[in-house]
Amino acid sequence: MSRTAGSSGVKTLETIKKAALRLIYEHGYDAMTLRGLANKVGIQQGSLYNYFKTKQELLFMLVSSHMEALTEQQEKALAGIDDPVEALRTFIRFHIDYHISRKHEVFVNYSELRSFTPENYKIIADMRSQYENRLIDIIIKAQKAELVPQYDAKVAAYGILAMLTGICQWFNPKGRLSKEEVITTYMSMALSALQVRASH
Amino acid sequence: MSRTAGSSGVKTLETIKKAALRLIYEHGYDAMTLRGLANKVGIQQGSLYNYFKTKQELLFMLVSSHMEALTEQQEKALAGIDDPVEALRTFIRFHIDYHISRKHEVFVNYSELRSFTPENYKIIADMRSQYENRLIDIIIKAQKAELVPQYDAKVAAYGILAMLTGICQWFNPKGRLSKEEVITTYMSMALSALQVRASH
Amino acid sequence: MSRTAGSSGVKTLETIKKAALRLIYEHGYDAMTLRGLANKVGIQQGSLYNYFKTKQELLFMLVSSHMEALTEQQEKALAGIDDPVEALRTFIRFHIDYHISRKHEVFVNYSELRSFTPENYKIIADMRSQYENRLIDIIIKAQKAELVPQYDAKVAAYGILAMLTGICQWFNPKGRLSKEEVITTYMSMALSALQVRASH
Amino acid sequence: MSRTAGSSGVKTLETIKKAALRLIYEHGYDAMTLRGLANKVGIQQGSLYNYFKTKQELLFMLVSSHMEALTEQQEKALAGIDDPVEALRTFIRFHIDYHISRKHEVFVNYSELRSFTPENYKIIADMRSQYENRLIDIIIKAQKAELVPQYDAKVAAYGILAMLTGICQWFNPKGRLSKEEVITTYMSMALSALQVRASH
DNA sequence: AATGAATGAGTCTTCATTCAT
DNA sequence: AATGAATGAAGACTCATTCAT
Repeated sequence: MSRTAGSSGVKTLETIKKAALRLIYEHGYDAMTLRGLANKVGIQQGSLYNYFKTKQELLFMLVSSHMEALTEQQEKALAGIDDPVEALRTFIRFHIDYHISRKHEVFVNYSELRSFTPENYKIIADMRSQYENRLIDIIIKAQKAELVPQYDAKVAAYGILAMLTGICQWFNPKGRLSKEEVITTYMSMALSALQVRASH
Repeated sequence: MSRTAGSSGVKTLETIKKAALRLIYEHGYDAMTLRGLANKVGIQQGSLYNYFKTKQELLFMLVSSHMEALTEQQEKALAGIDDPVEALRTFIRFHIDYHISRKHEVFVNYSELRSFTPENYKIIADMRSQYENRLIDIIIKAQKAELVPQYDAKVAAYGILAMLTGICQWFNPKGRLSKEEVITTYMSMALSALQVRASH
Repeated sequence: MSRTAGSSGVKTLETIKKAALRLIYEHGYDAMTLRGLANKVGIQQGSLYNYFKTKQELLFMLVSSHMEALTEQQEKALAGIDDPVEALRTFIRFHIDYHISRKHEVFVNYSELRSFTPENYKIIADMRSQYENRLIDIIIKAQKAELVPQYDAKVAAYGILAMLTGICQWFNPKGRLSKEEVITTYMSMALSALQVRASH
Repeated sequence: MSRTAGSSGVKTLETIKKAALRLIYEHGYDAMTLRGLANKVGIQQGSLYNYFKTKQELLFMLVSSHMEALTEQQEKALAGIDDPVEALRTFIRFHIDYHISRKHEVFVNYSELRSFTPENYKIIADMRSQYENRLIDIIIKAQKAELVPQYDAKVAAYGILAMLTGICQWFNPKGRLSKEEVITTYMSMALSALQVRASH
């Protein structure tokens, strides 16, 4: 990739982030080299350090900004929905949709936790818990309303999340199934798995 | 760890494999160093090369032998079972049980595909497909027997597999829930997700 | 050797080349270590890789740049000389002179062909052929003018070249014989060997 | 190459020597590995040490036994020849013949002097001097008999030796010229170079 | 005479990071 | 904001050599 002369810092930062996401997605954090990144961005290795202080900070930047966006969008999607089953439907649709559209971010997010500094790990893990807790809370609410049985809400939530997130690993937008078809199928599977009462 | 004097090659190989699995589990393939491995095993770095030719070959050895064992055990578990729902139950129980008991192998298996040589990748991917196809076949059989609805069998199988395999990421044998409790919960979730007819 | 602060890349490269020539001359390409080279140059081992990508490339750089200089100087020396015997005299004098003054380059050039990559080998071999062909052509011209007998020109040329180049192996500028004395002796031997007609 | 079961030590030693010569010829002493040698011989690396104590000793063994054979054959060839010109002719023919028939030995002999221990180097250098001195002596004798001019005998001898030995580098027994043709051509060149009086 | 597992030092090479310009 | 030359530590891998069996 050629260097965009006179590119502003902000633009370069965006290029770096996107390139880094792709490279980590392809090779993993450890196997991604800053030389390779600089190369892809079209600048010299040293110049990267105008944008982050260490490779670790770059990773943290990528993952935390993804987690922030994720949580924020989640808030927005669920805002004002009171009915637990409606909330469940919304969560499921949102989760699949969002994860399918950011393959790289999601992958990096899930597979590189190991690479974090303990401090950074804690921050990211907390952000993730916050996101997951939203689902757990919805399930508990549904249980209180006797719309689903009394299984362990946390364990059930983990099951649903694993199932939905797993889509990223095989879904191909140009493949046999459209995003909507996948959402329909998984919506049904997830609600069934949770044993949502038929009335809904 | 101290050196086991007079250890035979076979024994050393086993030690190496176990140590490697743990190290890859903890740090990832790239971040695992052969120095660290040799250290853990209690031999010199160079001695490792009596057991594999490259780090890549070590990885392949670990993953392929796990996949072989997995498929073999799967065969054994499902042998002679004709009823599709019975087969489903057996598969689910087997999958959870096996995966929960080999945390390290499973993790390495699922997270280091990226690190393979193209040729090795293909071999491993084929082995995995073979394993997954067993579940897909069972679902199709169940559909033919009208024991479950006519959704996309492959997509459904992927959903179930992701859900079940995800257990490895949080399950702790000394934690709040026993393995049997987890199996019970997930058995219920999985069968519900697949909408197995009530008669069973 | 201490590090030359602020040394520019070009200067460092020259230092590297000179040091490498000497080390290869002394120990051979294989036995020369990049650690040793870095040490002699006064930089870190890794810094060498700002100047070449592999040890092999370093060798190629040294040998090919020597061959280029050699051929260029040869052209210059022989330019405008028509008389074959005059050309012979010029070639002989030039060859001895040039080879005696670059002991290291010559040695590396002749003794490390084995160490080349097949591709690099071909390039270098071609350059050498080009140089040798100049002598063969002169001899053929002399034969056409009946100034020397009709022996095999190529074989004769090889004989002369071996004889002249061999000087490098024992000549010592501070020794018993001066460069001019050696040139005189070998000029006579070479012309006699070729049986150049007395009239000249 | 397969292992000859029950092979006697002597036979194995010969196999080792031959294989080593070839490997050093192809890759050089430094680049020849004992692993590669063991492989070619068809035994394990450790077994080599039943035949020599160090790699250096192996090299010395090869070169010194070649030098011994060379000198011995030289003695035999020149025995009883009084006439200096006849001796010259005999030496030249012998040298070319012997060197052409032992390409590998000669190459190793000439190109690996650098790799010797100082002590071993001295021994080998002395052996070589002894061989060369025979030629120098013949030339001096010829000068005393006024059969050749009064140039520097040593320098002349070095020139002749370089010329003759150089044949090894390009001669191909299956090539355009037969060994006898080469001998004829070089005989003429060498005698001319030395300016042997026409009367012979 | 041969094996195979081990050693320990060493090889080339790559990496994240720094800093004067 | 960018360069390019440098660092120093670490990486995978290889080597000659040893030795119990």
